Amino acid sequence: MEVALKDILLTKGKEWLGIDIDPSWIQFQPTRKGVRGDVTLMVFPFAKALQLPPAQVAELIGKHVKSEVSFVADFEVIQGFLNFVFSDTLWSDQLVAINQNDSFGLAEPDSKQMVMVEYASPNTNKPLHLGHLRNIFLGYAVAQLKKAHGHQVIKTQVINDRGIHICKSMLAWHRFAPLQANGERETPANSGLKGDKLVGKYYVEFEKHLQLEVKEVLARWNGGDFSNTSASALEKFQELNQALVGKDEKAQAAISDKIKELAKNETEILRAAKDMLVRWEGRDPETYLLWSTMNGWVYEGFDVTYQRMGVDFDKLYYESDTFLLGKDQVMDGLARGVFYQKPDGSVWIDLTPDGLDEKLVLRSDGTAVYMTQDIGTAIERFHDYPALSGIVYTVGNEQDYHFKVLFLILDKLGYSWAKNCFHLSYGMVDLPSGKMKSREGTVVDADDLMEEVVNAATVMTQERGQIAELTEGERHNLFESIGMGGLKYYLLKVDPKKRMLFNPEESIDLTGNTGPFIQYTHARINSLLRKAGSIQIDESALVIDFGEIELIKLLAAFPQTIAEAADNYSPALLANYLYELTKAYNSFYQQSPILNETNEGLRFARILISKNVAKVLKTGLNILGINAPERM
RNA sequence: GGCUCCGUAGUUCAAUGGAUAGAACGAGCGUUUCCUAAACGCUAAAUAUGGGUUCGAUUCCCGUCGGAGCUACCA
Repeated sequence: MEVALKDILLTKGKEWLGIDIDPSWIQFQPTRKGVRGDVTLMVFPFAKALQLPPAQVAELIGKHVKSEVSFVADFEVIQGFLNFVFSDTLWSDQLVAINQNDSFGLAEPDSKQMVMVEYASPNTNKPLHLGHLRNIFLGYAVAQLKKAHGHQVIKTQVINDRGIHICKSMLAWHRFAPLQANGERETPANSGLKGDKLVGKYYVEFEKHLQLEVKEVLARWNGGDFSNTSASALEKFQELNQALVGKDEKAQAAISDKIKELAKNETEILRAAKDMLVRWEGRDPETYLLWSTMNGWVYEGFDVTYQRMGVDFDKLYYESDTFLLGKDQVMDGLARGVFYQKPDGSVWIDLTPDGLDEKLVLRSDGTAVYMTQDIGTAIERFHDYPALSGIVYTVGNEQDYHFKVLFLILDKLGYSWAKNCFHLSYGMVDLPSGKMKSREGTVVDADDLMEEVVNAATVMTQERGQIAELTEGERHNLFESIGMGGLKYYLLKVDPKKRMLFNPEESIDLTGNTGPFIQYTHARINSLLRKAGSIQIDESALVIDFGEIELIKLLAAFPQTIAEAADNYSPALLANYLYELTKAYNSFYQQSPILNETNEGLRFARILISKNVAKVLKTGLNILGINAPERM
């Protein structure tokens, strides 16, 4: 409609107004709620060019458009806004078209470029927590949005299965897991503990011992005992100790942290973990076996968590497979002068000309860092999928700098696709008590949280749900759908870029702006449609009024909403649209009889609207990864 | 210190240069002989602050104040 209006303004504008029309003047927007009209034209740019009052220009354009465009039934001028009122038949035709389109809102599959969406990058030393939930639900929904928008999508995760963190868990397990009677140490099989939880337990164990040793080292240093301390650490310690003098409290705290960091590196246990990493990179068989065994436990644990979350992946990348390629690339880049080497053997890139810092890409002992493996992983992906146009990295915003650097390095290495890599940066999830900190034990575990929301949904549904006709299995699925739907919606309705607060009590709410509220409306419409049975609807006899038009307008905005949400990587836009549609429908439902309406044409229109609201809600919820139960 | 992001009702979120800044929760008052009340209606309540650009600024620019993140041979 807007396109048609734009065309006529461009072709006839000069004749009506006497001046050439610049296309940029033509700005449409949906007419404000509560004001008569369907589409609004801004007349300010025209008024400015014509040197006439906006109202006068609007009147002029409105008159001409009304007489020349068949679907414009009327127009109204309010201040500088020209509101066009479309004919009722246009809206009933829209409704019929929406109704006949089973994949309404969805673009032609695979009609757009192939993109890869990475949305989980767990470390294999700890279980998943609330932050991962936001990450994974967000990435999954973006992947679904891209698909709905016509892209071919590869869902992937990169598993940080190598590195010092996993060596810490390995070392702690090897040292501290008690030997059982049969000679085994604790395993998921013999203890019944979920694999990722077990490995996480030993990571915590490592950190505990590390802290103890750090205290010992510090006590020794402060007592003047520097045996077992490297010369460079001693030098730095003395330097930092000097720096403490005369500083304010804040600066002193920062320096103390640095000293602590220094002491960490001088502990036996951390040295042992580092040795283990070197042995691992040297493929020491015993270390390798321990590593693959413990990672295996973690994967089994993650699988259980992912399954409950309702997410899956098309392709997995393990950093243990890609870090060598990353190292090769670094050596190659070094030869080509992209990187440079320091006397100690470490390799760096100087990004100061680009306004960034110098960045390490390979340690002096030759082992890979995060950046090294990310370079390798990216290249591997484009190698695996030649048709791939770009990668979306769903990673928290504390890594904004890392990705800026990564994309710049890839560009400097000569990969043209580097500019199509996008860091989907999301904000941290805070708790009412503040930031989640593993050290303070305020981390919200993903499995525990999911269990909790499903339990809450179970209680509420048993209390108010219409579930008498459901079997035991169906009930179980329903509770799961409602609990998980609430949790997903809660995390997805907020703009991804923004830091958000997670309130445990609100997350299990079923009323207000929540997932179950939308699910409920969908279920209620389904109940209505079941009662409607096989009423034959005569699509040529629809009667519509103001309330119906409002809803048809909202329905018609669905494809546009998907496009915008996909282009902006923002499931929140879709979530907010679904909420708005739900609100509008509930209000309509409350004041308008549907099956009981006596005017047949009106009844037909209302049933059709109900049916298509349900259709859009279901499609939309599914894109967000949320189930839409038929009854609840 | 440098760089980046963020300040909207009591609280959590909307509004991507447009009209009277929307919701939800919480508070108060209402709505079930009728299609699922997990619903609906009504009331009170907000753009941190000072400038600038614009016909028009929550939105863009600059300053101030407040908050967060990054600035690791951790990942």
